[in-house]
Amino acid sequence: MAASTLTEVARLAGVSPATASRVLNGSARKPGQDIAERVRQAADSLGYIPNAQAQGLAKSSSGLIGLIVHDIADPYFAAIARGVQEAAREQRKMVLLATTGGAPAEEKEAVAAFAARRADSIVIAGSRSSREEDQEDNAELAAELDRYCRNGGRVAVVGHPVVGATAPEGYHVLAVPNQELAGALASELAAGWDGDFVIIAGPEGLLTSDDRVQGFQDGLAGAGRAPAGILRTQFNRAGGYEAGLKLAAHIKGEGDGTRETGRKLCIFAVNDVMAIGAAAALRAEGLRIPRDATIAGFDDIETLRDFRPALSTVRLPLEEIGRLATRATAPAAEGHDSDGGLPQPITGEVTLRRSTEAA
Amino acid sequence: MAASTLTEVARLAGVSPATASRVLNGSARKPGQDIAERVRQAADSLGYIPNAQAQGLAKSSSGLIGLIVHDIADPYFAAIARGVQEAAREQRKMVLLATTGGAPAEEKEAVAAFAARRADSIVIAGSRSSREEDQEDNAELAAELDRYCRNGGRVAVVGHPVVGATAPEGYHVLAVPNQELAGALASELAAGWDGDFVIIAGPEGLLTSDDRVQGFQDGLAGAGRAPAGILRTQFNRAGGYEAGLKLAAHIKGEGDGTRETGRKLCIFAVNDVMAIGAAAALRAEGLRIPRDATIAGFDDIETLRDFRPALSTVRLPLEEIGRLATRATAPAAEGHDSDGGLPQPITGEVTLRRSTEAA
DNA sequence: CTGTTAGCGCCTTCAA
DNA sequence: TTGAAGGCGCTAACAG
Repeated sequence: MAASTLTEVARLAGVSPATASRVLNGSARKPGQDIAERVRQAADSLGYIPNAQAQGLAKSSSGLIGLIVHDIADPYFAAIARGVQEAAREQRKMVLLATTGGAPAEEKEAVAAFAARRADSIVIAGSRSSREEDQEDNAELAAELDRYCRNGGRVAVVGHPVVGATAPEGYHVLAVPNQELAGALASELAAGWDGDFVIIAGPEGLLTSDDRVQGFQDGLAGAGRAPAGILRTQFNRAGGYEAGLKLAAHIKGEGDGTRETGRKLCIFAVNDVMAIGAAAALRAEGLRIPRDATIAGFDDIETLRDFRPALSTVRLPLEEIGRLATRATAPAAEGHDSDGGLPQPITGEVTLRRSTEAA
Repeated sequence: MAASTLTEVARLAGVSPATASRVLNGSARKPGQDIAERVRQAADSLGYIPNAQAQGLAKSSSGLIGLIVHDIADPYFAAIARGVQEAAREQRKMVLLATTGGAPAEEKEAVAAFAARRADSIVIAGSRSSREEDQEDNAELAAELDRYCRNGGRVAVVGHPVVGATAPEGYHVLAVPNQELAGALASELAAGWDGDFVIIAGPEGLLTSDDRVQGFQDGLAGAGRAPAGILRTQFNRAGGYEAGLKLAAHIKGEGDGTRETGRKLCIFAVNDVMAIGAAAALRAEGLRIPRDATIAGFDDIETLRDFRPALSTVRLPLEEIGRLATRATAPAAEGHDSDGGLPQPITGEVTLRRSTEAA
């Protein structure tokens, strides 16, 4: 027993398929009250559900929004996804999800898959990579996006433009002031702390990480401080933990047995999840925050706000970012920044909490 | 410039569309090597991307898996979503996301939307509700699912069957032993604690919450203990916080000024997020865990594992649950539990940590 | 305002 | 093995 079709509904109502279509879906033309009612009843009694595939084929548009993230279980992406979902609902569209682990090659596949499904627009979240080894894949991704846009697709990228991408019609970049905010964080931190700084960063070439590192160093310089040392590791909790272990050894070593005389460190992890990992490592090594080291993160992940000591961080309106990126791809909103260069309204906020309270 | 079509590719390669189709997509028939190569080159040079909508229309199947959750930003659902995503990838399908806030009416809409898109299968996560006020919507949801299944759709529900649903062909329920595990948790807790217990529960009628409450009470009874008092609130962090505030007053009140002599409480929050909220409230009220009260949650949310004091909880293999639910809807896996009643492999594990260490 | 006529892009019998 | 023809379900131009 297959799902009933529009034709069946039309037949039952004694009208033409076209008329039935006009009644059941929003058409410019308004059929007569009486006939409309009959059609609706017929549809109802048959349990008619329009075939979106067929509609899409006919209208060449699908009502789909493609979302690309590294990992949907990462609270950073989950928050953005929520925003995307909300905006999608406003537009009466559904969201198609693709997770790529951040690999440009996978992202390219995802874009192609979205294009195949004729997604009306695509939102790409997750740090871009400028690493040598990703160059080729980035180029392919850029080409794929280009083609997609040329065929009328709309794209919004959170953060940085895809490396090597031109800016075709319908291609939007939602700028996130990572660098500025990291700088502001550094300034505020420097105001309350006169010791050394260390940065726990992601792999070199991860643009989001790089930006935050650069911004932080700039902020330090602006405050007349020496640049921070940099520990590169994975861009996740495990990386943070690993780095935290190293730092713990360092802190304890410098303390030379007498911890109180050891040189304390102010640690900046380029995202909250890494910061939490680092904090866990320090704790595991018997160090306490902020007594033996202070630490700050970035993102202000909601789930982590109950963590103690409360984590200093930079609040990013993740959900809003998802919403705005999605809205930027809505046909109606088009034109605001079609040149791809106008200022974006994304702002963050340095949020100092207990984890960086110098004793 | 519209995307190029199969016909264009065929023309360029000098073959018929049928042949091109056979080359470009997995068909039973194997075209000649030479001709195949020509077609592939043509497709390549045109940047041909098959139109999934058209394919779907023709084959009446879409390569789509619909996932329904309450809130994708909730780490519980995000973890399940990751599992679903993985399984979807194994099946070379994409996942369509719908968030409903847990309202059966919205869930029904989502199912209809998935059906319209001819999703091959639907995975429903998130607690069912048996509340009076949801009865009607539940019935409609059940009817919608029934129709979907009758049309060949496959469904997997995590936890409980949809209230009022019959068990049509293709309808699977992935049982989660909430009750048993809550009972086990209660037993273990009772072994190390001889004071009173309180449960912070979700709204009555939320089946997952109800199960955990019931199981916990059973466990207590099995240990010869009096039933725990129950505080009903929202099934999220805010609810946990609110309940925590009340409990704090209670604890401090009973202490009558001399906190040490106050009756301590062992709190069981029916999920981790609520437990964290409650813990935050207690802390805000100047109480310490496990000194002034002990607390346990449920789920073992990954992001919360670094929380201190470490939260006692019940580990649930969330990602695995998502995977299994999804696989249960795969045509190949069909038949394992088509009767909908065979035992399921989901198991959890009571995990006692610091938050319930009696002083 | 309604019905008729063509496709949207692809797959799948069927005949060659 | 290949090509020709029909149809998947719906919408969008036309006529009436």
